[in-house]
Amino acid sequence: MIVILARASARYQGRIDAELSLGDVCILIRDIESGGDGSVLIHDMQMGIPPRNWMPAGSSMQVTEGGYVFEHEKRGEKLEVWVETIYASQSHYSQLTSKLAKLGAEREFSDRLALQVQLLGDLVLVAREWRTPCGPVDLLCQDVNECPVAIEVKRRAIDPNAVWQMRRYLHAIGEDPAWKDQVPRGILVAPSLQKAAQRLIEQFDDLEFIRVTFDQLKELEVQMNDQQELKDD
Amino acid sequence: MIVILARASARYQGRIDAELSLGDVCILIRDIESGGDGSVLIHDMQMGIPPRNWMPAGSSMQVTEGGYVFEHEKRGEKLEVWVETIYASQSHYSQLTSKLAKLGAEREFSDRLALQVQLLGDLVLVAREWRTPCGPVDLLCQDVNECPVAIEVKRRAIDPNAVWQMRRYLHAIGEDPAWKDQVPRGILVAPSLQKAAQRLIEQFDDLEFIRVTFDQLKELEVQMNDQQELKDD
DNA sequence: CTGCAAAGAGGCGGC
DNA sequence: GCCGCCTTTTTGCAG
Repeated sequence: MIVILARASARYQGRIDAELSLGDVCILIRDIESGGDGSVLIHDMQMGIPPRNWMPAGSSMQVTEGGYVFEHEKRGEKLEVWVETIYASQSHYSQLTSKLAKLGAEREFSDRLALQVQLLGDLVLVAREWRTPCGPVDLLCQDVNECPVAIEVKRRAIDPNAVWQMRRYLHAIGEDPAWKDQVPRGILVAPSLQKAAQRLIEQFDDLEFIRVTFDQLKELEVQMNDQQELKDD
Repeated sequence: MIVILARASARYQGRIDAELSLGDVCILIRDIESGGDGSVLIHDMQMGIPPRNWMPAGSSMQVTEGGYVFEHEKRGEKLEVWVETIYASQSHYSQLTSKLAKLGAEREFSDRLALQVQLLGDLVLVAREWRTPCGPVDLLCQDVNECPVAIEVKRRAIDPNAVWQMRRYLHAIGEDPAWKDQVPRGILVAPSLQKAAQRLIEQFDDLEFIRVTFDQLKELEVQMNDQQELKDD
């Protein structure tokens, strides 16, 4: 990887046209020669999580008199960089890529809830990621009347889109011969609920929102483990 | 800004828990002392547009024996970095932040189309961002029969979601007393169309897809300017 | 300030 | 490869 601290300007042409005016930036070049994938990032030195400009993996690099040109012909993208002043420059051949382990993303949220659907009522888990023609339902359950209950889990607030999505799921389940004559209903599970989504849910009596935070789930797992230990004794 | 090329590992705790195993990374520290906003980025040296870990603006920095600890108490986030080997390190006080000008994002796509709705048929523009109870319609037009035509513009491919969204718009317009007895229809405009979305559109005879690329719009603007010049002569 | 949708979104998994 | 969906999304813009 080559790192350059510089006063520079840039122009990107590809999916849009963008012009970056002269300023202090940090340019990261993941050139193939130094073990990189050919991607490029231009970060502002002062602020901003996302890069101001970038190029995808597989870009070619060309050094010009005034700076650099990066191109990705297959994707029709090009990034020109004009360097006015170089403050510092370093490069290093990278040999070890780290691995990132995440806990608490939506997948785990859903995993934990799958183990504890009884939290949401008298339910039994039937399937995870149950495929309908209009997309997969996170959790499909059955209630005491053996009616299907679709559960959509979100790590963030439920928005109106999620509610409409649920309606399509319910419609698809209603059409499915596997659930003939069983009236489906839906439960939206999340730490919070957008107001517009709440109004929407209230309009349908087969929909329900249940507030569950990740901390609550973690808490419950501890309790379950405790109970298990009591049993074991 | 401080830039460090190093072999390091990290742990983030906040919105999730994340562990970054030992590897070659580029650490960007936008410390206040050197003109930064207090944000931190850890980029892999080999690959990946998004950073592996990061901290938002306003984080505090503490140098420890083995590395760094960044904290954002108000947001309850913390990033610990353990540095095993430093390959290179640089810092620079940033004084000039660049400005980024973008052309061709969805807003501009819609802007240009608003000037040329006749492209899509015998239409007259009535309103932009017309508010319905279920969200704003990009462009609302009238056809020769004075019937409302909702236009949804996407810079990327139309997906089934966009089609369902359009159906909700049409329903809302149909309910609106302002358009009493006028039957609405919808046009989805984009450079391309997903297959599932296409099947969906074919099921409704009040929906239509029109392919328009950004290049076509740019082209058309040039032509319009030419015609204007001819008139001026 | 809050809510909401776009982003040059990227990235991952499923089919 | 297309498609669907999550992201520590971030960011910008409206009400």
